[in-house]
Amino acid sequence: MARKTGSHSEITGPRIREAAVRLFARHGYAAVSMRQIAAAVGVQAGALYLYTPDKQTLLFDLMRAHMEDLLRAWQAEPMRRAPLHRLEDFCRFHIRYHLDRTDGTFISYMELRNLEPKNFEMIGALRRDYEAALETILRDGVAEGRFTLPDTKLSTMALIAMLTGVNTWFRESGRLSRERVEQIYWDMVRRSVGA
Amino acid sequence: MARKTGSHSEITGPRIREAAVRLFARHGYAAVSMRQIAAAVGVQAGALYLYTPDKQTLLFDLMRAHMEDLLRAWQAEPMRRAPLHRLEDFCRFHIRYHLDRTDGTFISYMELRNLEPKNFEMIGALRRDYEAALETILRDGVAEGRFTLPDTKLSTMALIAMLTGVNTWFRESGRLSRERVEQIYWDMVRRSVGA
DNA sequence: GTCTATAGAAAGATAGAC
DNA sequence: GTCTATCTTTCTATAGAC
Repeated sequence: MARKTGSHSEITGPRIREAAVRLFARHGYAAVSMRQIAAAVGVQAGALYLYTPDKQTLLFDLMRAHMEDLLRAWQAEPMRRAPLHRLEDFCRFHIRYHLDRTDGTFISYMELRNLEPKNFEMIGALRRDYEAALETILRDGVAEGRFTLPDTKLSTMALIAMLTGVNTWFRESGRLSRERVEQIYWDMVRRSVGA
Repeated sequence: MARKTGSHSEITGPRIREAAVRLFARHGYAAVSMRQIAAAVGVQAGALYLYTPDKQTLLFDLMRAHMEDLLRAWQAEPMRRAPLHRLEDFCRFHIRYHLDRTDGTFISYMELRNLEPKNFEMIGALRRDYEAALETILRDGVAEGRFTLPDTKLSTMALIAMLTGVNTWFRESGRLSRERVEQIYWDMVRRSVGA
């Protein structure tokens, strides 16, 4: 398996994506240059174009990967039957997953406006799929008389905003443990739906 | 009141700020050039520098104005005594105010990372002042035995995130009226604090 | 697969005429 | 107060050597 000197295709690709996620999250897509990403990886700017046709595609691929991973991870969770249990699972899953991917989450919320229209629409569709997962739980709960919600669509948006907000303030070294944070958010969510 | 041809200081300043708010909200600070702002106002790029020393200061001034207006507007609201009433007033005020200033709100949340450290700290302090207004209400409510919240700081962040999220989906032409949206959010908030 | 070098466009900011 | 013109830097993306 001899390989030419300086040939690192299997590791450079992932490293470019990791560096781009971190830098885009920290400074914003428009504020980060291809040179900065290359420098973080340890290659020259031109080498990036072996892995992405352009900067816009790099952003889009990162956002799509984030959303697809999120959907896959939720679908892989064991699914309990009762709406109240499913709502609890969703809350805890959402908090855990997003705290584990702060940079990817940040980009997926902040950089939508930097996507070209076609790419914007594709990411929007993935996001709506995820929101639909929560709304289905809420609708089932209302149908079974467990939740009291006059508008499940509004409540879906309200709850996702509340839960995702954990990323703006939570620090691993802070006062509250993850488990405690999960528990308190879940208590608020449970009460907010009238359960 | 004769005035030299092409002299419009009283109106150009505000128009620059309005155009900058709109463009920064739409495309992001880093993605908007001074030339674009100038074009939106109908002047040449160089003329902008009569009104701001540089682009960073323009962003900072917009964000500071947004936060100071927000704080002033809340302080100008009549203050009822009971924590439950004050919480309702805060919720309705927050939703109304932010729906009236979608662009300014967007910038104040999204462009923090584009502020230089000193400016970042100043905007952060204003934001913490606003959060403290809500947390005081929650603490008073807990102290009087009206609310059940194990951590008022966490709940403050959770509620503000939930309420501000209205900006991401609400459309004036949509299914729900502002009054209806206010009411449903308030119902969820009321129940979430255990009142 | 990565490098150096660079083409070509666009950015922030300033100088001086009017 | 605004414009034209421009300085200087930086950007994305590509070409060709190794």
